[in-house]
Amino acid sequence: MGDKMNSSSSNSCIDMSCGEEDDQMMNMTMDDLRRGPWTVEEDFALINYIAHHGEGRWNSLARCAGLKRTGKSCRLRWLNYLRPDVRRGNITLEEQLLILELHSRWGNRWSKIAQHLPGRTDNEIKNYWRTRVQKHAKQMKCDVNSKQFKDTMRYLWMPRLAERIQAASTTKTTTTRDPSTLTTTTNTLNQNNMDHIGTNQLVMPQSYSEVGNNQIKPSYAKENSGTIAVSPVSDLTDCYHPIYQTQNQDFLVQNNNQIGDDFDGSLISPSGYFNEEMDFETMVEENNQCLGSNSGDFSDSLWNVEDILFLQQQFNNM
DNA sequence: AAAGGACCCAACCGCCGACGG
DNA sequence: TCCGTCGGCGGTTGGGTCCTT
Repeated sequence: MGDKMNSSSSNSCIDMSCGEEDDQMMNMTMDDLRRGPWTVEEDFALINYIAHHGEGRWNSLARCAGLKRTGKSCRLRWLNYLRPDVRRGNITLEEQLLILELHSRWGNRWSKIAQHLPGRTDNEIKNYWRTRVQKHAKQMKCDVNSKQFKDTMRYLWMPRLAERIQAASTTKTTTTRDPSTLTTTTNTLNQNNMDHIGTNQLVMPQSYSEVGNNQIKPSYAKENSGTIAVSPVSDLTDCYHPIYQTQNQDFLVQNNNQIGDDFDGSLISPSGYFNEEMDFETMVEENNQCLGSNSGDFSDSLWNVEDILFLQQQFNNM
């Protein structure tokens, strides 16, 4: 997208004086306004105008740029699509986990969530939530805001995502990197994390849980002794593998007194929920049925030092 | 190969708060 | 204080693409 703004574009740059353009646009009625998909020419005009004059004042910007669009439309097009730092492509595992984590804290505050995923727009995150997450709530025949679904997300999917991230990290470390060339930084950072959390804890959540003033301690992070199996294929859309069932169950039992400290009341007390409304195995079974046929298309991005630092940076900014 | 359904995402809509006159 | 404008946000939708049968 950035190469649209190269110097060769200057010939077609719409850079006439705003006053002159205002005169032309002043009599424009609502009927004259274009709607629907943006054309290349419109994109070009918007990019060029912003490159020369900057953002803001979207209504006058639309007029001055010669665009027969509302200011809102221009703003949306720029923020969600044309901005050079917009990041496109699949939502990574780390981003998925962040979205789930942040959504559990803030709900549908998409713009707020998007602030912590650089390059991702609120629209993109919202779409991700609706197409990927809400779909599963629908399949589970429960409301996305229900306790059942939130618990499933929190005690099944999020740990599995974290596991998968860790598994990917391990895979990357052992298969894509020559151990002899691993930097001291890598080892030191991971070792620091592991020292803090013991050998059984997930590296990723801990890596951002103690950063900054606004500490985030993901409640799904295993904090007591025990073993968390690393699932090579766990994510939101995978079938829950029975081998991990008892381990997650242990996780629930062991962490019963610690879960929910950092979340709103709607998410607390898994034991109460599972005992009173549905036992964990039943929920897992239903989850299996619901998710079994889906194949994930998430990218297999790997969890590495850069990712850890990235997340640390994000949570520093919170 | 074609039809129908499911999925995805860009774009629009309506509402609300901030701000200035 | 009221009113109009603007920007921002979350919810919704239309249509293109992909997948399944």
